Amino acid sequence: MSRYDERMPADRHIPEATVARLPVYLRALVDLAEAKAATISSERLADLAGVNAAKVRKDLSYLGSYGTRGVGYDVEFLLYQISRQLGLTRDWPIVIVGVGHLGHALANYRGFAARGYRIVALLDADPDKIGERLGEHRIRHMNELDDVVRGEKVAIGVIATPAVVAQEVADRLVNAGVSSILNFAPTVISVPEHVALRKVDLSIELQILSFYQQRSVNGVGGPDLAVTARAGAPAAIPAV
Amino acid sequence: MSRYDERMPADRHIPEATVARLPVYLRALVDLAEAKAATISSERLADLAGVNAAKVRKDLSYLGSYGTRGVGYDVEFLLYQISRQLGLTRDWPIVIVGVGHLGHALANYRGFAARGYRIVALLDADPDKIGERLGEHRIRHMNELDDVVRGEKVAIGVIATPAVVAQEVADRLVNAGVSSILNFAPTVISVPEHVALRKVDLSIELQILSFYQQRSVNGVGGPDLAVTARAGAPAAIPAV
DNA sequence: GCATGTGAATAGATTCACAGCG
DNA sequence: CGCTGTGAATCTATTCACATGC
Repeated sequence: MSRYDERMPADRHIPEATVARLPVYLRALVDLAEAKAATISSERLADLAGVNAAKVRKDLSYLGSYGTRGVGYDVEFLLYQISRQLGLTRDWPIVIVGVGHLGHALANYRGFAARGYRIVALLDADPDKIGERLGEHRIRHMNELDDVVRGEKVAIGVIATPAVVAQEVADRLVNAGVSSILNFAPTVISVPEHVALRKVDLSIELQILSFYQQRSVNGVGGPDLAVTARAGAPAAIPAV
Repeated sequence: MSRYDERMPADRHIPEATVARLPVYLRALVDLAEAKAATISSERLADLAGVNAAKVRKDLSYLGSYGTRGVGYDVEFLLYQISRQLGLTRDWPIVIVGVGHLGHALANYRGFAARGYRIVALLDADPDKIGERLGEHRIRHMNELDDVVRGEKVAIGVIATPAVVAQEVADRLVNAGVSSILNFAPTVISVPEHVALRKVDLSIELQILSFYQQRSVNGVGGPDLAVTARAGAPAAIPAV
C-alpha cells in the first residue's frame, strides 16, 4: 500500500475498448515484474501486448498520468493501478453452472484462482454428477444455486450448460442476486439492464476465421485480423 | 443449390463487426428453419440475436438485397447466403494442439462438427497422452504436426496449450501452412500478416466483468454491456 | 400498408503528431 | 533528449429516419 496512495483514483470514464485491453497489459506487467524490470516504455509494453504504442498511452492516460516523461512507466506501480481498476485487489466468489467437459476445464483453469476469482460452487442438474469431486470441490445440485449465491455473496456467475437451459439458468442467477454473467453456452441470453453480460462462443470464433479464410483464398481483400507483422498482434475482439 | 444461384455473390467489403454477428444470425435462422418459419422480419431476427433491427438490416444489406419489402427475409434463403459467406458450405479440416482439460472440451464440442469443422488431429507433447483415445481420435505427438497439416490441407489451427509454448506452436502451425489460428492460450502470440488470428481468453473475460462489477458497486456509471432488456429470449431449440 | 435498404447523422475507437516535461 | 500525454484528424461502427418497392 504505502506508496500507492500518493496519487488518486481518477474516475474518468474509461472506454469499453480500453477496459478490454487492461487485462492484456496487466499480464505483460506481471511478466515484467517477474523479470525484475523496473520501468517500461509504451513502445515496449505495446509490443508485449500486441498493440501499438499510441494506443497504450491513450489507454493508460484514462487511468491517470501514471508515467514519467523521458522514462516510461513504473512496472510495479502500473501493475497495482491496473489491478485495482480491474477489481483484482479483492476477492470474487464465483459459481460455475454446468459441469460438462467445458465446466470441467473451467473448474481446473488455474488462471481464475490466480486473479482472485474463487470458485465457491460447481452446480449441475444431472443427478449422476452430484457429489463427484473435482479439485477441491464437490459438484452440487442446481437447486442449491439460490443458497450458494446468497450465502456466499456471489456476484459473478459462469454458465457452461447446454444452450437449451442457459436462459433459465441466467434467470435463476439473476434472481439469486448475481450481477455479472459470463456465458459459454452457444446461445443468446438476455438479462435485465443492471446485469453485465459477456459471452464466449467457440463456434462463432471459428466461423469468423473461416469467413476470412475463404475470402483470402478467393483473393477478395483480406481482413485486418492478421497481425501487423512479427510484433504487433491480435485484432479487435468484436463487441459481444 | 438450384434456386440459390438466382442472385449473385455481392463481394462488397463486409465490416469486421458485421462478420462477427453473422454467426449469431445464422444460429437464429437455424432455429427458425427447424421451427418451420418461412420468413423473418429484421425486427424479430434482431430480438433473437440480441441486437437492434437497424443493425440487422444494415448487416444483411452488406451481403446483398436479400429481403422483400413489406415481408421480411426468406429464412432458408438467408440461411444459405450467410452459410456461404461464412464458408460453411465447405469442409474445414482443423487440428487441435494441446489436449489438456480445455483441449478435451474442444475435442468433444459438438458445435464444431455440426458446422463443417472437422477435427483431423489432436496433438500433444506429453508422451503419456499419446495414443489415448478421445472420441474417434487418438492423441498424436506434436512432431506429426507438419505431416498432418500438409497431408490434410489443414487451414485452421486451434491452440489449447499452456501459455509458454503457444508462440512456438503458432510458429510451427504457420510454417506447416496453416493460415488461421484460434488461440486459447492465455498469452499474446504474433503471426505473419497473412495469417488470421483470433483469441479466446477466459480470465480476461472475467476481469472485464469484475471491472464493471466494481464500478457498479461504487456507483460509477455502468457499462452498456447488458442486453437490451427482457425482450426476445430465443425459442428453445438445441442445435448449434 | 409495411418492412426493407440506405444515405445522413452520431457516437466511438484508433492513429497522428507534437507540445510538454522530467 | 526521450517518452509521455493529449488535442485534432481519421476511420469504423451504430443509429436514425425515410424514400423505396413489393
